[in-house]
Amino acid sequence: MRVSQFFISTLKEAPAEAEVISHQLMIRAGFIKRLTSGVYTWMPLGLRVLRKVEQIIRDEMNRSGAIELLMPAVQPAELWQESTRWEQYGPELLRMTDRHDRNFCFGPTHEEVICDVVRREVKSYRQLPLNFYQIQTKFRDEIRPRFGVMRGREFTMKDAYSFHTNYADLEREYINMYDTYSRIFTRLGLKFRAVAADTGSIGGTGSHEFHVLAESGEDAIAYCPQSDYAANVELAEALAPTSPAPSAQKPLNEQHTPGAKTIAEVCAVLNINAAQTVKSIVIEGQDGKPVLLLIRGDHELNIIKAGKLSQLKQPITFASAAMIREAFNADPGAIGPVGFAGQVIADRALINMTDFVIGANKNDYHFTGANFERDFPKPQFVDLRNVTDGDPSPDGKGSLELCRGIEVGHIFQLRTKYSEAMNLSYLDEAGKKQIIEMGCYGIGVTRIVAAAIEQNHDEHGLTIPAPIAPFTVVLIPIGYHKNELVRTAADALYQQLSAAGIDTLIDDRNERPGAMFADMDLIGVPHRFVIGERGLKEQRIEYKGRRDTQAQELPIAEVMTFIQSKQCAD
RNA sequence: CGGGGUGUAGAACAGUCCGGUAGUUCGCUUGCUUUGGGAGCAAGAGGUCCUAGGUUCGAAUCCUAGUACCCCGACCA
Repeated sequence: MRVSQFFISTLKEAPAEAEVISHQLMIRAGFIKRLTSGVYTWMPLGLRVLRKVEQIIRDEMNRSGAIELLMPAVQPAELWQESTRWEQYGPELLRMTDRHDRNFCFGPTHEEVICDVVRREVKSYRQLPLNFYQIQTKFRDEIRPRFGVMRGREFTMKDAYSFHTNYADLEREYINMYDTYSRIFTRLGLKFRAVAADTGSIGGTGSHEFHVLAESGEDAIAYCPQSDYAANVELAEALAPTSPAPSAQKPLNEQHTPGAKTIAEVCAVLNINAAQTVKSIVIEGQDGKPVLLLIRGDHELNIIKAGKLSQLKQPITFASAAMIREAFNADPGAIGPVGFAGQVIADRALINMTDFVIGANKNDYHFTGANFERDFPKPQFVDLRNVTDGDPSPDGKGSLELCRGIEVGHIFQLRTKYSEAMNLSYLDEAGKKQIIEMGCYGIGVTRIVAAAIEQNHDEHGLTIPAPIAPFTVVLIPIGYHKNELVRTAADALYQQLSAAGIDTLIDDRNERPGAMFADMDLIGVPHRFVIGERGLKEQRIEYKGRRDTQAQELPIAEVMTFIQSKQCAD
């Protein structure tokens, strides 16, 4: 491609709208343009990257045995009513009506449609198993779209749905997809980790997420370097302490803690460590009465885990200040279990705590030396907290470390959740009607582009892996429009590289060298050749890899073999 | 959805408090010079100051309503 015949529109300054680095760079590099909140145009340069990501995904999906199809973006309400999700899905579902006032939605996902396809087509066990996939535009009306295409409302997703006669076969395909996803992210050149995950609202039994590792990731991941254990912190189990509780030493003592409401403030006033305190969190119970959750002061409540307690109202709702006031006769920041008549549930890290600090149910006062049984009834102990760095691994093989990731893939064993609701059945060998087992497998295609940049950038711009860079090689001729020697050599090399099937860009603009270097660094072309009169006179050409710190000179005759060896290394 | 903020040239922003000729930097156009890390000089083009209504001799500026976008908030006990 010649830059003069393409469209490159870069910005020197970071736009005001972008908060995270990948969003800023995507706009500066001219990859995307915002149309409205959470909705972006993919400009020619960005589209090249998106298409390369798509092609790798398509390639590996085909290789895995999955079959591509394309379902409609606009879907009739009837299907969603059948699966009961028309009511359940909430405001994230973009709904619309046609001229006859019939209800439709713009698909946020395609379980309903694929189920409709399969139930019309599949009659016999002989037709199974099947795995259908598509790469298609979704719309989810997010509460707050942000970070550019990282959390957009309209986005591209690869979604696959598999159908089986039995659970064992679903498990086989699940592993097949797990391996396929691992191959995809490896080919994309990204550092990633597969982690055990919560199944969330989609339901089902087994589930893994695939995360691109990046400091700025929205998800926390716990993994064990000594084993292959890895899980989303939402799910990672915090084991109960094994050491026995020391016996109580101190008496219950009311301390004046004026103005101290947070754990940090209480610790400062009493000059103690947060691990010696217990925080009291009030949640609305199933019966509408407040339920008190106790968590060690330096730990965090895990909402997902709390959501699994049958005593609590769903979804988890924090009690209002008024409700707290009524139940504890004190305000948030000074409340505790002593004298509280309602239900108390404690995180099991508290099992071996004694002589801890807790709110005294009296504004500006806390108890020190609090103890179970002696001062208030021993509560039920359950796993309620997020694991922290250094916690023992749930598989007993070492201790956990934490890192952050961006979720780019998620695979589920749906089992029969949708096939029952949508009446997906087949006839078995005996001619008997059976329910189909189902799995689903998603990849956020547009999000991958943002995640790849989040993971691979420097002060000059993108350093994304070559397989997904907008171009593989760029030629920068110095004085293309002035110097016959340079132009001839650059054009010849461009022809040669293009003929060899290498995705080559030649910067034939009448720009100053600095501007060309800056643009090509920004858009992240991994291999760069600079063609100048100086070098040509010695039959030499300059090469610099995007991540290299130094350029190198090589004989012009060796360029082709050189770049081919580089490509093999990608 | 609650709270906060911002809408002024293609981009980033000043001007708004205290009403009186529409500004700066970058980008864009033309010319000359320049050409190995986002050039210099000169001349230019480019505006529904978000929209509607109001106050006023006069509104980017004040008032009312609307609208769009951005940020924060579901870990506070």
